[in-house]
Amino acid sequence: MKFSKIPTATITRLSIYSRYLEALAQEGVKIIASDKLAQKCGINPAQIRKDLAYFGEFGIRGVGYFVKELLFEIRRILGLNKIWKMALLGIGNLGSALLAHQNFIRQGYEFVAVFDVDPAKVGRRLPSGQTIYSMDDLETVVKDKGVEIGVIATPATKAQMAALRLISVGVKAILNFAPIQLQVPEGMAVENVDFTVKLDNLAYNLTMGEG
Amino acid sequence: MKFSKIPTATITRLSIYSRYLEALAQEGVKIIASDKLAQKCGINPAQIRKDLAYFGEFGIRGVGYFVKELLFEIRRILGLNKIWKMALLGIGNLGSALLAHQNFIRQGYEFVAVFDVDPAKVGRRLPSGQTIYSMDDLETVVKDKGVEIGVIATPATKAQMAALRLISVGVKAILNFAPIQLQVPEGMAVENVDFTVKLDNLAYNLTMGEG
DNA sequence: GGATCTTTGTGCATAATTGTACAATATCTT
DNA sequence: AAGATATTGTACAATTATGCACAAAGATCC
Repeated sequence: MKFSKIPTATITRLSIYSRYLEALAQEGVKIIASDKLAQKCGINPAQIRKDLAYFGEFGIRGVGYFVKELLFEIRRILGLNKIWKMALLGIGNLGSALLAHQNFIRQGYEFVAVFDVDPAKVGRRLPSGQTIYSMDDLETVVKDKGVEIGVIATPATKAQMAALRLISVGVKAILNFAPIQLQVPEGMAVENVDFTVKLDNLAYNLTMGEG
Repeated sequence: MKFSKIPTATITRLSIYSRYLEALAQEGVKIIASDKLAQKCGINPAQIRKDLAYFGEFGIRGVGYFVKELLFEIRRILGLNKIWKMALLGIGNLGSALLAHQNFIRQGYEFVAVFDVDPAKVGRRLPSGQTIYSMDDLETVVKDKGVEIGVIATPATKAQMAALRLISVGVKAILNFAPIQLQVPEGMAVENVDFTVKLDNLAYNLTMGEG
C-alpha cells in the first residue's frame, strides 16, 4: 500500500488546500470548484486537480468538489484521522509560543511531553497542562508516552544531540526549529522551520528589485 | 543589472551555505571544499558549485574556497551587506519569541518598530528596546522609520488586512507567520513560515511509512 | 430530450531542477 | 619540471514539476 512517488510539493499543497477547505466548511460553503480554490491558494487550478488525481477522483465534473468530503479525504491522505503525539524539546521563548499555539489539537497534533535542561523549570506545571521533564529523562518518557514526532526548539548547539537521542528511542519524525541542518540516518523524516533562511530570501529579492 | 532567473532554491541554499561558513569562520577554518560543505548541508557538491556559478567564480581549482571570502561574497549576493529594517506586527507569544531571537542583528536584520492592537500593550517599552506602537499608527511609523520588511505575527484573521496596510505604505517584502495565503499584488515578495504545513508533511511521511 | 454550459481528469508539451562526468587548472611530490 | 593528486566549473543527460488544452461527464435550460 506504499509506493508511487508523490512529490513533496504536492503534500505541501494538500496541506494548504485543507486549510482553506476548513475555512469554507466553517462558513457553510458546500461546494467549491478548483478554479476558486486555486485563486485563493495562489496556485494553478490544473495543479490542484492533478494533485488530487494522485489519490483518486474526488470531484464531480460540471460541479466541483463537496467541501466536507474533500476535506475529509485530504485529511485522511495526510494521516490526520488520528492525533499525533509530539514531544517538545526546549522551552525558551519559541517553545512557549508553540505550546500556546492552540491550533495544534484542532489540527490533529498534541504535545504529550515537554523537556528542558534548566533545573529551575523542571517539575513546573505549564498552563497548557503538561509537566516539564528533565532532558535527562528523555528516553524513558518518550517511550512511555508513545511520542511519534519530536519538536526541537533548543539552541542550535544542542539540536543535533537532541535529534540523536530522539532517534535512539525510535522517533521517526522531527520538526526542527534550530537553524542547523540535522544529520540523521536514512528513513528519518525531518522538516525544518527556518525563518532566517526566509528572511535572506526577502533580502535577496529586495536587493534584486533595486537592480 | 537585474536578470537571469536564479532559482529560489538556489537562494535558499546560499543562505544555508552562509550559515555553515559563519560557523567555519568562527572555528578558524580557512579553506573548505564543496565536497565537505555539501556533506554538512546534505546537498550534492555539484549543486553547490552550480549555485555559486550563477554569480561568478569564487573557488580555486585543486584547492577549494576561502571561507571568509566566500562568506563575504554570499552575503553580498543575498544583500546582507547592510542592516534591513523590519517592523513586527503582533506581539503575542510568537512575536515575543521573535524579538528575543537575538540572532537578528548579527544576521543583518533589525526590528525598528513593533505594533499591537491591545491598548494595554501600547506604549510599553520592551526588553529589546523598542516601544510598542498602536496598530493605528502603522502607516505613519512605518514611513518615519523607513521600514523595509514587514513581519506579520498577528492572528490569521488579521493578517490579510495587516499585509494590505503595509503594502499601502510601500513595504515590498513580508515575512508571514500567519497560517494563511496572503493575497498581494504583483511585485511583492512574500515568504511564509508555516509549521502546520511542515507538521502535515511529517504526518504524511509517518503514515506512508506504515503502509 | 437535445443543446448548451460547466468543471473535472488527463495526455502532452514545456520548463525547471538535479545529477553525472569530465576537462581545466591549481598544488604537491620527487 | 614532470607526473600525480585534488578540486573547481560546466556540458550534457536525466529527472521532476508545471501548465495548457481538450475530451469526458455531469447539470441546466427551454
